[in-house]
Amino acid sequence: MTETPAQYLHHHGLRKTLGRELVLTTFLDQSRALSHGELNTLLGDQLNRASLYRVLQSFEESGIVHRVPDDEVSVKYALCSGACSSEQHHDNHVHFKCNHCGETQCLPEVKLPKVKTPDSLKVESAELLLRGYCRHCAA
Amino acid sequence: MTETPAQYLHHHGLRKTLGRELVLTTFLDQSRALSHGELNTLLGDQLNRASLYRVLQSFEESGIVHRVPDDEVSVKYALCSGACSSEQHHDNHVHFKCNHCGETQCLPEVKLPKVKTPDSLKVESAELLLRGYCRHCAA
DNA sequence: ACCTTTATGCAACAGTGTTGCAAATATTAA
DNA sequence: TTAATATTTGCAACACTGTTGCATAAAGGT
Repeated sequence: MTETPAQYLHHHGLRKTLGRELVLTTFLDQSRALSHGELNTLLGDQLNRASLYRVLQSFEESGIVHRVPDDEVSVKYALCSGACSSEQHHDNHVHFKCNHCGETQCLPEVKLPKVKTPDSLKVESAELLLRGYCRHCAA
Repeated sequence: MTETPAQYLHHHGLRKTLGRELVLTTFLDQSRALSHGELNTLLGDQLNRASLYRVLQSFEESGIVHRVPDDEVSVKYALCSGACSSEQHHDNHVHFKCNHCGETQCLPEVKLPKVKTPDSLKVESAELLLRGYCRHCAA
């Protein structure tokens, strides 16, 4: 990302605010998918809990982040990569979640092959969630 | 399933109880993935809310259901198919969730191709979540 | 029928997600 | 720069989700 966070927000039609810059830089720092709870812990009292929900909502609506379905209590969010919001809006995401440390990372380099599905379904997007052990936690 | 719900429970090492039979038959009736909230609504006061959590926990531990990651508030659960708990325990699930009605169904007939992933990750299972419109809601 | 083990209901609680409103901040226009 | 407008924030209250301890009830084995 060659832009500053403020520019990045502006290019997505969002006002530059303290909360949004905090959340955006946190995503860039962590480079992994984060839940509301994790962000809330990382940000401490720098940003109100309810405001954080609203920041995430605005990020999702403007295509800065996408939801990552999770099998734990709460959903996670990940920064959209370049491929995500450009050209042919890229709706196929591959994520990896470690069974040990619980961290989820995006795998933008992994290509998701088309699968054959029943004709009765109109499939519009796909999300592949891989599980196992990350480099750090491999048994 | 040729067995009765009671036999099915027994074969999975669980006692036959009213709550478990209710939940199991509800899954069979609905033949789709259900959240705790949905089950709780369907069962009304036939089963206590906390007990329902414990029934789902026992079902998951004994391989009767598996979790389906969801991007809404709560996780869903789906009955494991024959393929799931037999032979080479089948950990690759494909689900379809309708963007309109929100229902999630298992697609056991869809085969999930192996994807190439970074060597640093030990992938043990995969979950593919397709989204779009079901036969009923297709625009 | 008795005994042991396990499941249930109830109640209380912590965490998660939502909303209304007043105050603060960002943007636009003058 | 200032004023006017639109948006965002913090706060507080609330509903929903998930967990736990404990007494009671039910299941399975003897």
